[in-house]
Amino acid sequence: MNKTPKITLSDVALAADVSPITVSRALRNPDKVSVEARARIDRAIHELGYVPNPAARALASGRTDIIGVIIPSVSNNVFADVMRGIDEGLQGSGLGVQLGTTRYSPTTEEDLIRVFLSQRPAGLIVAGHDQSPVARRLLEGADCPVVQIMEVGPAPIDLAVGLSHFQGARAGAAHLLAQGYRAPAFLGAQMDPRSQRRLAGFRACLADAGLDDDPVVTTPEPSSVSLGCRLLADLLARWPMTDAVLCNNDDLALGVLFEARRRNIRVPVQLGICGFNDHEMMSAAEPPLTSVATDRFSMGRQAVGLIRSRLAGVGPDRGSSVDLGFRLIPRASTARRDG
Amino acid sequence: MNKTPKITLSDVALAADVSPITVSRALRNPDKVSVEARARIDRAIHELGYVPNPAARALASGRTDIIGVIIPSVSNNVFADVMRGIDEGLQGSGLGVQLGTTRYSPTTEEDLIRVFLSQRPAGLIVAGHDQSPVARRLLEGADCPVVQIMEVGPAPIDLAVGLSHFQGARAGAAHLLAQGYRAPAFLGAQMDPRSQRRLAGFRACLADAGLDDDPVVTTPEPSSVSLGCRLLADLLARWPMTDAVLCNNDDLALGVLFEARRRNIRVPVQLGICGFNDHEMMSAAEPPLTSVATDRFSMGRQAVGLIRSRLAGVGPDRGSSVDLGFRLIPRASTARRDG
DNA sequence: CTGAAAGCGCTTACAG
DNA sequence: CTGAAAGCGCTTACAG
Repeated sequence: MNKTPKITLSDVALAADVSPITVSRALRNPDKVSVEARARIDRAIHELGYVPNPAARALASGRTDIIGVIIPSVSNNVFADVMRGIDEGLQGSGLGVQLGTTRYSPTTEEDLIRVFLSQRPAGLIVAGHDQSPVARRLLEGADCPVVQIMEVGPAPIDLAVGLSHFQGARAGAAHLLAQGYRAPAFLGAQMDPRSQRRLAGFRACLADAGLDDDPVVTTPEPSSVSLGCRLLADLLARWPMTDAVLCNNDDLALGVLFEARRRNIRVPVQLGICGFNDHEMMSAAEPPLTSVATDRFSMGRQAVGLIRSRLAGVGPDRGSSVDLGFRLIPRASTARRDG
Repeated sequence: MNKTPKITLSDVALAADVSPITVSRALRNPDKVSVEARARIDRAIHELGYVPNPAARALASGRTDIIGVIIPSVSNNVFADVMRGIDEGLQGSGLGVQLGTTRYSPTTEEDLIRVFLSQRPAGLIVAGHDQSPVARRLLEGADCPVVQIMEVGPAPIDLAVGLSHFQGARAGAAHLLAQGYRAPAFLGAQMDPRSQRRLAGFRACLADAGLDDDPVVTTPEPSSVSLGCRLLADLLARWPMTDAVLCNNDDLALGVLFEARRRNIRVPVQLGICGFNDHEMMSAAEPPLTSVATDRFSMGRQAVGLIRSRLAGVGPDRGSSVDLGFRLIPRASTARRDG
């Protein structure tokens, strides 16, 4: 708790024998300063160990170099990958990340948006398309790029990058039917809007196939592998004829695999398993687990990319959205022999 | 990209018929303002929709409400839990989090520390005790609380909360020997300083037991379940007599379990498996996997707690550290029948 | 309990 | 290519 040299831009200007404005310019638009001046300034900065004061910069310019990221939860695996993509996308930009978690509460989200906006961020990344009307209005009025991630929707606030969870789940369900399973069920945890749309996709597929049973077990609890075990137990208690499960996510699918083994249910013959997201572990499992692959890393990186493009003045237009799609990765867990 | 009402503290003062200083005070020390004035101010704030400008506050006070968190990587499971703890600890504090990742590079860490420090953070949380001399000097000179997390060490820069990875791994290895395994090996990925100390703990245990073989397979690669599969394959190719593995972390342990099953190696009879951290999935696996439990959530929460105490002036002394310890959780994966 | 003065360290136009 | 002036919106002492 001691020394703070407190070297300011004026100190640098003095040492470099130029005015403060020129130092400021050398820092932000180096090519608008003569090479000689720049050399002296650079040397002074180095010798004095000058570091700009971001608060002063922000106050004067009405702009910070911070991107605000608002997600429901940091413990969700999916967001870890997204954060990695964001981090990657930020490399070399001089931008930083401030993180806020809504805990799935709309009012907390509104508060966070208000606080973040008050800091005049360089950009904002928010999860999903289900903001409250108040939150949406705040974001519409934001004077910085706003990117909605995770999914694509009909009316992005500004920019969006994600995928259709409805279509992804529908493809997963269709795969189960194509493999010869006749009584697929849906297992879901943490039923946020994306999960709801996955469930809707599952149901749409079953309806198309003329199946009118609705074997669905969901819980608002956070997802986990153990929960996958329990949900399978619940499911089998209520729908003993189930021969396949489409899981809301990969944790659940792994839990289902373990629970099946514990009960001597043979995968994929007696039970087919399909996850969602295609986490790295899915291919390593024994048997390897089928999943609907999503590209969370790209989602984060492209979200930052959109913001950087906008800041650089090279588009993209308001209303643009990037659909990253999904890929069904069939593996042994749904390779039914008698399909 | 439009409207910005730009309500300032002066606008509020005008509306509430007090001076700006009084509004400022009402915001930070409400009890130092008369109830009447406070009521008028609160109403004005509400009606005008005033939100303080953090940059102006920071510039004037030389202090922000941001805690800087510097970790090696966001994709590491372990840090997700820590972040959740940090997030939890922040509730109701009015503090925010800015995140920086070093990617295991000492110079990147130095740069991040410099940048974060320039923002005059309310506190700083950094991972580990192995900062470069430059980084250490910067942190020692910081005029805010600094907490080193993940492990406890001999000489904390300021505050520390973590555990001894050496002792944790030693306990894991001792457990394997106690269960009757005679040829335990060590599998490690992402060999950062904590992992190195785990390996040292493993070796110390084997040396104590008079075993002088050194069956160790490590890689600098990031950890993953698939990597666990590959490392087991490497290990068995080089030390076919191995009858147990202590894994650097739980991902690896899960990979080992899958690979063992693929090779028809029976767990725990032919191969004992022990992980590190005790991720939730360990208890759900089939068979359930033994692990050395660490409390990452508390680590994050307590790190924030230490900072908040210090800020509140009830502070823990410089040099304090909190050892959260570890617990060996024995499960079926090391329950050798013929032990 | 309340306020007048000064200043935090930058950047924004505007000239030249 | 360079600079003088003004100001961003708060808070810090210091009085009273």
